[in-house]
Amino acid sequence: MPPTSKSSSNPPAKRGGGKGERTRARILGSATEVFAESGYSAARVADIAQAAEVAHGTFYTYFDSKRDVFKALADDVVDEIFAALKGGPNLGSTPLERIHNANARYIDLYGSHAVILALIEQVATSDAEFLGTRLDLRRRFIARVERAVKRMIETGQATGIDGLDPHIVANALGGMIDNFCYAWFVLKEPFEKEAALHTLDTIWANALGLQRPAKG
Amino acid sequence: MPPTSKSSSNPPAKRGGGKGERTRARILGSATEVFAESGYSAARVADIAQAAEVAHGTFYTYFDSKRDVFKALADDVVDEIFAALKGGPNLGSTPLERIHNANARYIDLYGSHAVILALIEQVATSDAEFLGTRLDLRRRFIARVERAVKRMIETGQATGIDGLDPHIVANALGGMIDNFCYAWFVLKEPFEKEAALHTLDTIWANALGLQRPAKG
Amino acid sequence: MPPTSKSSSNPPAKRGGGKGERTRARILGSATEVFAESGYSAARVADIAQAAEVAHGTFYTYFDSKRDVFKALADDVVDEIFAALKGGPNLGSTPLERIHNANARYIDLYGSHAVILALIEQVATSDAEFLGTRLDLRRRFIARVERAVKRMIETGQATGIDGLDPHIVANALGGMIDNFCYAWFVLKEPFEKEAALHTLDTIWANALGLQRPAKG
Amino acid sequence: MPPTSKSSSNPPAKRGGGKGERTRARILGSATEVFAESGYSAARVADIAQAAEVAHGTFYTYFDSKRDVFKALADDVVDEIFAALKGGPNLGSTPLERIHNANARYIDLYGSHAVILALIEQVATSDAEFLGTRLDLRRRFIARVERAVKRMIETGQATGIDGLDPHIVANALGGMIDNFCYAWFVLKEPFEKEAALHTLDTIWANALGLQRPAKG
DNA sequence: AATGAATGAGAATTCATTCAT
DNA sequence: TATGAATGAATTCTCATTCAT
Repeated sequence: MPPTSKSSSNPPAKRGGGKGERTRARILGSATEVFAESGYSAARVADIAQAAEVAHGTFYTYFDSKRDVFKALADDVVDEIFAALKGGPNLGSTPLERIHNANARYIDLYGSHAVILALIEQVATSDAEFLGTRLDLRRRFIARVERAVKRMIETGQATGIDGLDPHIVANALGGMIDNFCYAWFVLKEPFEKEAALHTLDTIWANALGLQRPAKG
Repeated sequence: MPPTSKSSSNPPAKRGGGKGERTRARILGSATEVFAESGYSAARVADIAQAAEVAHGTFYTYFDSKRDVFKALADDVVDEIFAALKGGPNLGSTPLERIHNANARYIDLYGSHAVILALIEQVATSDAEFLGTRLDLRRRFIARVERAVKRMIETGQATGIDGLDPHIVANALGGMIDNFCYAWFVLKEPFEKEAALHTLDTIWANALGLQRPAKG
Repeated sequence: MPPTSKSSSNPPAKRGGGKGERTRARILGSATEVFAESGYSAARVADIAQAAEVAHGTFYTYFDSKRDVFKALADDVVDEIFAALKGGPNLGSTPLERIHNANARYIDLYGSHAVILALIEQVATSDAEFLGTRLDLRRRFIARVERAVKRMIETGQATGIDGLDPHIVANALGGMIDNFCYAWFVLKEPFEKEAALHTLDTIWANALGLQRPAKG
Repeated sequence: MPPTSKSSSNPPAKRGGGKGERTRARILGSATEVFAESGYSAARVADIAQAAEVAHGTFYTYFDSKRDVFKALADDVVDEIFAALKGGPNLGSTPLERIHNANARYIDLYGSHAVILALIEQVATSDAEFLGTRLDLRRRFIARVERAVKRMIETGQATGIDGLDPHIVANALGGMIDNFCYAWFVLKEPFEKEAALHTLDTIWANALGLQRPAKG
């Protein structure tokens, strides 16, 4: 996970171990906390600065506005997720293994970025750019699922969804994972990881009509 | 718990067909539009009043605050959804028919209230009461799904999820419908109703391992 | 002098004898005072509001910004001056009388608007629109002088400036009046009106080489 | 009164060709540019420093404040102009020649310092000291003109302004030159030097009623 | 001396809410 | 009840100046 972030428009130092860079990082951290605590709209720049233990004005040494810190935060998360979604096919010798790995990866990814993901959702309501981000995020994920579903149909591995539109199937099954993560990590519904994963895997397998290899 | 909107604390007329009631309704309508357009935080009372073609001050003749109109709007939706969720079991002679009817009902319900539902989500971020509302809404829906799943297991209709926790299954399958509706009605992803419903029904049936009655 | 002013972009009332209009007028008056006292940059909206005895926020009910009040003020003055400059030729049976009347008019006009004129000058330094205003004001005045000078040359009334460019002559003589007014009304150099006018008239007459009619 | 800049209160080097002195000069130069570009109030110390290619903080190694650089700049100009105005009588064997030389000198002086002169004007609006400077500048110039006018009246060289107050005449004719320079160098109205000078000389001569020596 | 990060005192602006008519 | 002017608290953002290194 590289500490990328490329949106801050007000960089006093050229990144590195300098004092400025540490302050910037502290502000980013505080911003995440404050946004998580109060939501985007209710968060005040003054609070972020205070949480970062810098003067109010110092915030503006590093970021142009509240939106700008948020964009920095969001860009980092989006980059990382896109990178993960672009990564090669999921490993595994059976379709079920590959589904399991994909679900596990998505859950981990979501879990690490749940706060920012939920915030992007929120902000998207009144900011066209983030609405785009939000849609993009979903579409790329669904597209990946859709490709996998098509492949499984073509190779005869999925036999339960003949005649269904893979795009709709992908939206349903992808959305299932997404929503589950949302409930789990954003709404904080308590789930036990092993059981949750196993359940989701099974539902996928059943839904697609996977040819169950003699397993255990 | 009165069945309809209970939050407006400033009722100038005693409800009915009076002029006051019509004005109040107009403000509620404009509020929905303005909230939908700008999001809750960015929406301005002045805009709502203007859209309702009343003076800025008149807004406060009917509602105590911006939050108050929103609560009136949300309460109506929440009441209606709760009523629907409390309603008797879904009709249908086969499990698949009952699932189909439940899904169709949920989709219709979501579709009619998508705007407010999305707004409740937003507001929940910084308002404890609406956070409660939001959780309640999900939990009641999931609980209903959970009851149905349990019943199908107990009656031997669902054979594919032996050993899985019905609570997790319900969260997954219920969340699938919820997320699909979200993509469809909030994010405006275009889906064709017949195909979508049929796909969702099939995935449920497959996932649960429904004993397919010889159908058509 | 009509109380025109057309730039305020935030009009709560449609002008008239209403309360709003009176408040607006009071703010315009206070703005003039505060600008005169502190200069444009140093003037604070809070001071203008306080001087007008309204709440700080009330200022924004009538004007969008500090610049906006200033524009309202400037536009009024500019309109009036343009109207005066567009007015028919100066009356008088002899060239000297006409010059005298023109000078007297200009002095009166400048005197009534000295504060705003000086402010426009100031603001022009860092605001392109007002720089345009300022140039326009000068050019229209000079153009008028230039036409008069040309006419006097053509009719043989001015015999002292043969071979000179009337445009330069107009800039010099027009500028002389302008600068005199500036010293008088802005820098507050004390001059006695009769003497000043007579001196300026005489210099014009001499400079142009007016055929002195046997006068007194 | 030391002959050169006396205001910088923060001299790191003892003036001379040292590095410090060169840096100081660079800052003064950048300050002129930035002030000219944006006006005094809108000019930012950060911009001046950047234009001088020094760190923001370095500015304060050489000057105490934004006002302080400006004062250094203004003092240099004021000193030079005062020196010129104090200089001996203008050379020339005829009054017209002397007027011509005086006008030419003033125009050159104004031309070289137009930027700072215009800025002093601006700053005078909200700074008592510079208001004094501004008045002083004008009064000294007018006083010199007044002395010349009186001399020409007394020696019978000026016959056109009998009975007029030489103080008013000086304000008018001196102001004419001043305003012309203002239009030319500050407002950037394009004038051709030869023609402009000749026109101004002629107007002076005519206005004063100079006895035209048989010329050329 | 030089650097540039940090400071914090303003100043502008917004907008929910109140209130006199 | 309806109106819309008035209020002022809350927030953002700016930038001259200071200061540790």
